[in-house]
Order: sequence, then C-alpha cells, then structure tokens
Amino acid sequence: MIGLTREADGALRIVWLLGKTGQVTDAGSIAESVAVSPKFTLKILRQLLQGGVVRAVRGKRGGYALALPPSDITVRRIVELIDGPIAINRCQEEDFFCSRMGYDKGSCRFHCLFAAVSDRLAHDLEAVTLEMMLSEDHCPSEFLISQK
Amino acid sequence: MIGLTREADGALRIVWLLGKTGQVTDAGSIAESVAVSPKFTLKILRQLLQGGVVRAVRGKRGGYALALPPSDITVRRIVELIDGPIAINRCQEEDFFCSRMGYDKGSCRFHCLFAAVSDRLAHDLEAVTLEMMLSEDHCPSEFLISQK
DNA sequence: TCGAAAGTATACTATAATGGTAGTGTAATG
DNA sequence: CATTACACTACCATTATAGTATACTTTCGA
Repeated sequence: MIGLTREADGALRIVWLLGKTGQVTDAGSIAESVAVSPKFTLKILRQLLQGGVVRAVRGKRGGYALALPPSDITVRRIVELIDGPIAINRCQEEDFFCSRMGYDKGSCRFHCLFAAVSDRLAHDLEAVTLEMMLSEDHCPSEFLISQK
Repeated sequence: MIGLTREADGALRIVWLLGKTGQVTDAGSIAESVAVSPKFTLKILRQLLQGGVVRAVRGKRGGYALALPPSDITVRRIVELIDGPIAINRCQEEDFFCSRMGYDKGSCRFHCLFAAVSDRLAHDLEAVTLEMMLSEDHCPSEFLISQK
C-alpha cells in the first residue's frame, strides 16, 4: 500500500481535534480523544510544535492549542511536516535510488509521470484546509480541485 | 515519504524494457538492463507472471516476454499487482487502523478526503498505458486527465 | 516556597515491512 | 541426457515505523 504513516494520520486527527475545541487541551486528554497512546501523542505533538502548527502552554493547566487559524492549516502541511515531501517515487528525492542514470541513456522514463502525479496529489492536499475539514459538510466538493 | 516500493519501481522498468524490445529476454539480461540484482529481478518477474502481465518461456533460449499488448497494460495494474491497492491511508483498507470507529461518533472525518484523493491517484495511474510510456514523447500530456 | 501538573527532550527498544538471497526442483532444447 | 533457464519455497538482513523510558524544566497555586 501507498500510504501515510500512523504519525501523520494521528497528527491530522490531533489537529482536527484542537481545531474543533479551540481550547488549550492537555496531551493526556488529546491522546484519549484521538485514541492514540499518550507517549505517541506526545511524540506527534512535539513535531507539530516544532513545525509551528501548534503552541504549547507549560505548567499547571497547560496543554496544546493551534498556533494558526484553521483556514491557514492545510492537510498537505501536516502530512509533509511528519512524513516529508509528498512524492510517489524515490526517484524524485533521492538520486541514489533512481535508475534514471541507468539503462536509459541518462533519463528515467518514469520520472515525468511520477512528478506529474505527485504534483497533483500535493495540490489536492494543499487545497484542503482544516477549516474545510471542520465544516459540517462531510464531503466538501472542493476536496478535489479541477486541474489539467 | 509516500511512495512505491522498489519492487513496484523495478516491475515498471522491467515491463517497460520488455515492451521496448518486444522479444523473449532471459532474466539475467533483464536484470542487467534495469540495474536490479538477478535474484530480485526473478522475484519481481514471478509476480508479474502470476499477475498475467508477463509470460515465461522455459528451457534453453527461454526467458520472459509481455503476455499482453502494451496498450492493455496500465501503470496502475503493475503498481497494484506488486504493492496492493492504491490507498493513501490505512483507513481505506484495514478497519483495524482506522479511527473512524473512534472518537467521532462512528465516522472518520478524513475517510472521505482520502477516498477522493486515492481515487484520483488510481485514475491517473490507470490512464497511463505502457504504450504511452514507450512513445517517443517523453512527457505525454495525457498523463493527467482532467477530472473534477 | 514547595510540590504537583504539565510540557521538553533525548535516547532507546520493539516490531513490522521491505529488500534481498539460497537452494532445490522442473521443463525444454539440442 | 546435459545444459540452460524458469519455478517455488523458505529464509535472512536491513531499514523504517511504532512505541517507550527517563530525566529535566516551567508554571501555577496552596
């Protein structure tokens, strides 16, 4: 399967939760709400913190809250923050793994295809904001933008 | 990174090579051409064989060749044959990993988004045939079909 | 001012998935 | 009937993901 890691999945759910409540919430409560173990939740929160998506309030009665308005947080941002750049094939990020320097006279026959597909995927995920995810409409039509 | 496995990557290159030559080619030569170890090449070929994409000729002067015309072989087919169904999130195939039964009253807030995005990805890869990949035009505009 | 609540950080272990190999068996050709 | 090349199963190695332990710091409030 081609897919997100559980960290990225968890991050999305955590961010969604924080957007929904709009309040400072402690890690323990977050963990319970999104059904992820407390330690793993902390691990994810740390990354969201360093990525500037979330802010932390220390000390008693502390916790986490969004650092940005939901309209400024895209699904792409969260995913890339955790899992790295959106790319369908190793081709695109690590020369090491790409056969494009190999048998086909220096050019990878698939590079262009993967680049195009990855690009569209990234755009799709960029177009979806947390604000949209929070709306009552369960499947916003804007999920997929029309593009050639 | 979200990406294909090396097996799927190798499979695509193998199929491309067989389409290019159009001849029965032995595994050793294939391995050399696509720069993948002989054993690993065999492992991939076996899967392509079982998937009906490739046919094998045994005995002396044997080898592998495409079992279908290039116009009938899509990138999606190869990828799914090796890596399984195209899905962005575990959500979509394994209930086990999906929090949709969790905190949000039985429905996963992200399921719909991921389904839409995965679907488009699958369609994109389905629209690209080996025949297109073999064409001289290095980046066919049909790579990405327009869809809403 | 002291202690508990809650975040911060690093480093480590466990598990699963991928990547890759060995070895033995079987069919076809000449 | 020997050689070539595919067929199959099982296995090991490596890497990436998932998850945990532990020690430390900040803040609040009694």
